[in-house]
Amino acid sequence: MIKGGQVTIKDMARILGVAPSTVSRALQGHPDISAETRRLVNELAVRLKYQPNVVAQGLKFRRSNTIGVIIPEIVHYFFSQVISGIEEVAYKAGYTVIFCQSNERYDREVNNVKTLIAHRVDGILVSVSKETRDFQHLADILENQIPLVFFDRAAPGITADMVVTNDREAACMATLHLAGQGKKRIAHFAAPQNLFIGMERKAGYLDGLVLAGLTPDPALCVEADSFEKACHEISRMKASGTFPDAIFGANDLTAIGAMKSLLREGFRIPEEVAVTGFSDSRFAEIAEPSLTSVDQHGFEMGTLATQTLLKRIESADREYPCDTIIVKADLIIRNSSVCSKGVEPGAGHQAC
Amino acid sequence: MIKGGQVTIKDMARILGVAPSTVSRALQGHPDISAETRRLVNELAVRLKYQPNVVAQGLKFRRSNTIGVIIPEIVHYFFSQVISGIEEVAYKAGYTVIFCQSNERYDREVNNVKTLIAHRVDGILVSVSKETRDFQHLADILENQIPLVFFDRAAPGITADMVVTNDREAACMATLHLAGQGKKRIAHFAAPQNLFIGMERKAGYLDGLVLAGLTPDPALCVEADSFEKACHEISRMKASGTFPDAIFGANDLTAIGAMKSLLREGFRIPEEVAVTGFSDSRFAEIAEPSLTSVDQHGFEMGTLATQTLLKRIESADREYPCDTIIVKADLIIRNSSVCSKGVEPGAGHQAC
DNA sequence: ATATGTATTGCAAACGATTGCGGTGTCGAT
DNA sequence: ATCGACACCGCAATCGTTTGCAATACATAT
Repeated sequence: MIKGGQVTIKDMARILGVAPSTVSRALQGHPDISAETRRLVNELAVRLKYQPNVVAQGLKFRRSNTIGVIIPEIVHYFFSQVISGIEEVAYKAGYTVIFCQSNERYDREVNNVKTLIAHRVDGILVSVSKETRDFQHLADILENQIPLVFFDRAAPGITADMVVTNDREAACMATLHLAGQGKKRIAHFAAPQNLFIGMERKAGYLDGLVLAGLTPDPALCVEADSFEKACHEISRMKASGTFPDAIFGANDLTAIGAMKSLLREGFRIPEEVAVTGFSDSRFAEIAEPSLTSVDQHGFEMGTLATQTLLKRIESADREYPCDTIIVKADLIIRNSSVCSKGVEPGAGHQAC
Repeated sequence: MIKGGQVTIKDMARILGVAPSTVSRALQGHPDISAETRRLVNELAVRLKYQPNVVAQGLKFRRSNTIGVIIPEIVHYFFSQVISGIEEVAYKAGYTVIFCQSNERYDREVNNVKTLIAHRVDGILVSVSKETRDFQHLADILENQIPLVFFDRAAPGITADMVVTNDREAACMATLHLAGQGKKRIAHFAAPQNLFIGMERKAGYLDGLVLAGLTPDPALCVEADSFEKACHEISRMKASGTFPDAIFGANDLTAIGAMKSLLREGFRIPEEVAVTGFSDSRFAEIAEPSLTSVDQHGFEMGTLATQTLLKRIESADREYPCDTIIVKADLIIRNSSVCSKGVEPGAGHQAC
């Protein structure tokens, strides 16, 4: 009987009275092994439910068939979509994924990198945390010759493949859409400006205003990137007297917070104030009225990032220039921004 | 210079002209090694950014400090919360997590188990897929002496630790709450009845009706567990003439689909029809009106499941009886079920 | 009988880290 | 000079798997 735990090649060799190398070759169908021995080995293997120890194989071949993922927070619809895309591609290619969550914290991100290097993963996918200012740990990945691909949030100054959205363009589109509805006083509830996406979306917003022939009003562009902050901002704006006729939120939760407050204050959406969000979470369809928003295609971003990584892993010898893939975001127009009679409440992406 | 890839103890030994064993001991602060040598080794280690190869360590010690997770679909707020809880506890305990998604498919679940066993993970967390009828692959985990803990969805007939919700009680509570609002014709939009949670929630619903002194009406209990199906069901019920004055949805998306349709049909919520959901996703707060729902405490379920698993891993020698931990769900009352003037729109869990 | 070929299998080293045990060198004590 | 004590370090085996090379056995050809 086997001592405990998993069956090894050595166990099977002992049982059959042959050498471990014979068992190994038999399992691989090596022609040197006689048909009889092969049969014996294979039968025993299924009977004992032998599973090769990939840890040992990894040591031998200096590759683990494992990729690491560092993600800021998984409890975001967008990121969970990305992970799903990553897992899908990895699974089909025979890779397993080690999952780390930075919780938007720098120290954890540094530790996550260490862990993944210690595990000798074949490649790493990273979306940089909000807190990260120093990128040495990410440079270390490349110094260790480990392929690296950024998704959604890249690190400035680090040359690596990346898969990102055209945030700026998309933000511009959203702003132009609001202007196209005849809105003149378009506000922006922005994400923190130390974040790349925060800057990009604000820049796109300003682009849009200019293109629409509107003059930006600093009082209408405030930093507020959460449900609660948006609520607070609406109250403040109402008190201050300078009120917008449209709001472009840096993310969906912000936009929805704004809508909730607007409704409570008695405003009609979109007639009096139109609203759009960003990053098409399922929230957008569900909000009442349903929210016009930008679909970032998270799942696709995950699959593309992983394909890019695997490509680089599997051509580890050849060097080739880094790639930047832009996953174009789409503006999904719903009821929070257009007062068309044709659009039913609850309609949007999905028929109802 | 190092050949390529990561630095090893051998590399450092060669550079310093000592034996690998000396380097190993120096790094561990072994007293046999002179202070001078220790200093030399440690300095070189930081200079070269040495990271111990945990794959090799895993082989040596027959433990990988790695746990595996099999989850049906990560793009669910509940499951992403669970994962977050799992990662949190694992990270703090120095374990890394290998993440697999079954996509609710049996064959993938079987493969996921194989992968995790091949990786010699120290323990496995599983939430069984909807499709799974045969549980042999899960039994195999235990046969391989790998600790196993189920969360949310357990496999019948397999003796293992599990962390689950008190679905039935919670469903009963939700139903009683609706009855408490004076509702008499309470409908249930149920999950598939081959699912354990589907059965439990329906049973709880019936318990609630009985406790409230209401007689169940089969016409009011239908299978509908998605946004779209709920919309469809509302139309059908209206056409058929038998209309409820309250709806208990098997999950939040279903309840919200129902609400959207009700509003479109001109019903007032909760005055004419009250609604409750299940599994407190962020959707519940966001819906308009905000949705009364059952909070399943996903994050806590993740942390508890992982703690249970680690406990079993770290006492692998001693056998002790399996545990079933029930994470009690809470009914969070919001505006979709009570017409209190005191509750502001948008209020709920979080202040606004 | 000797040489050559072929089929089948085992030996041993390697991947990176760890550890029991043995070896070397230096010191003071006798 | 001899011995023991002690500090310090290296050898070699181990974890599970793979693979180049050597070894064995047998058959065939010369």
